[in-house]
Amino acid sequence: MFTLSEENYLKAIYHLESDSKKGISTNAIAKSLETKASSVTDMVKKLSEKEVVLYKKYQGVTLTEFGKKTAANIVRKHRLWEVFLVEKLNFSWDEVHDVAEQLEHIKSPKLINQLDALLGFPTHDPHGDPIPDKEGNVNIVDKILLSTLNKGESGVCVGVNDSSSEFLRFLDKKKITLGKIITVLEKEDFDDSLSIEIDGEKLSISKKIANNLYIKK
Amino acid sequence: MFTLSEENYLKAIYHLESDSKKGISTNAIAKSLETKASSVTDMVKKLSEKEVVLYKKYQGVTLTEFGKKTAANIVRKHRLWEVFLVEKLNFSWDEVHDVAEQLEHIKSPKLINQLDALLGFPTHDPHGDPIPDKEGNVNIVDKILLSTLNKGESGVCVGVNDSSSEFLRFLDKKKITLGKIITVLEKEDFDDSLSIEIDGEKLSISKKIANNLYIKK
DNA sequence: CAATATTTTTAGACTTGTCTAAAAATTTAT
DNA sequence: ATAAATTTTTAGACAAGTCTAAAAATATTG
Repeated sequence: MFTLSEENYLKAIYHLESDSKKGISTNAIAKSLETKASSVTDMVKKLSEKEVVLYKKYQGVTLTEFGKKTAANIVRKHRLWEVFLVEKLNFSWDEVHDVAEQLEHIKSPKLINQLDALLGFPTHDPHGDPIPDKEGNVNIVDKILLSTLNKGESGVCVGVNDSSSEFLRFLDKKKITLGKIITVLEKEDFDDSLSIEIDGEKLSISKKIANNLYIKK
Repeated sequence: MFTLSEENYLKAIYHLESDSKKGISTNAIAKSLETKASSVTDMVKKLSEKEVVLYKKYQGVTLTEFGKKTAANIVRKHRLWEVFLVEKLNFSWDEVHDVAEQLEHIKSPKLINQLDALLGFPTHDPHGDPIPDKEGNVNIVDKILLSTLNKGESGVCVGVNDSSSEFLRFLDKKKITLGKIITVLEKEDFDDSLSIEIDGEKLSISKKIANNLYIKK
């Protein structure tokens, strides 16, 4: 069994690994958990003894298979709870994160399996992120950033890169939600902004926005 | 805000107060939390500084109004989660306690209010215990122990005193559930056992069982 | 009411997870 | 390739919450 703190480290390493593939530096973990590198070193030694990470001094850490499964299970719980909050308790997608951060640590296999069933075995959370299955496998979809679409191309909005509540509320305001079809009408060279069509309406979107929206062609 | 540990102490004191009315001894708290009296003394000092209990050395503790409200809110969360587990996730009444012990510490007023609504504003948990309202008020019902009924009297089964899973599974086996009507046919003097009628069937029940079932006449 | 038993508190220690400051290793750059 | 900059680890300290053992207060009882 893992402590709250150990689970948070596992999750952080899991997310960092999915970005970078290499061994994860203590500094990177420290940044992501808003703690100090020295604290990370200590914790990583403990995780290494528990056989969830491989660790060699100065070489960064990697999750073991067991570690990956354990971390994926925490992510699974987090995302299932997010679906629950949105679908059953009328939370909006910018309100769910902090509560799910708490709920993900609840220990009860039956709870999470029944929750999964209650929700109809969802495959994605409210931000479009995939929900790992019981074995920790994730279905990776070939989504791309809106900013990589060429003029004239279109696709379905399937996820967000930034899931801060600021960004999510901005999307709400602009009526940009998952599942909507977006067509690139124009790409401006001088500021990389986009002119897009959504819901039959024309909308101008900054580079920053386009870099944080995932599209499936 | 209160730590996990502080919340558990508050809850323990709350339950002990509802039994005994007097100042609660550190020993009683220690027993209920399976810890040592010396640990309780330390924690009680902390709780006293946070103004949730009144504490004078060697005199035991009492909850302040603020402490009562805080504790009642934890109990409210515990019992609402129990209802959720039974009503929405197909848990049986003997499986909910340990999970609810974890869920009761989740901090999100919106979560608990929405959960309350999802469940249709229940007034009692699966064991018949009343759910405190948002202000911490509890509707106390004039329930009595089955063992205090006289021969020939009957009433509705409205709660359990012992909510250990052993006892609850025993009741399941005997098909004794909340809401059923129980009539006392006979009281045996030599062992205080009862002969009761339930569902039109005759059943013999030991003193211990009769002392752990609540009835409303 | 004094002696004994019980309860409660204090004192000091231990664990977990964190921190700062300094030392060690690695990386970068000239 | 060696010096400088950066990253990582070590060492020692601290807070929260717990424990054991001993001291102090309260309660019991003859």
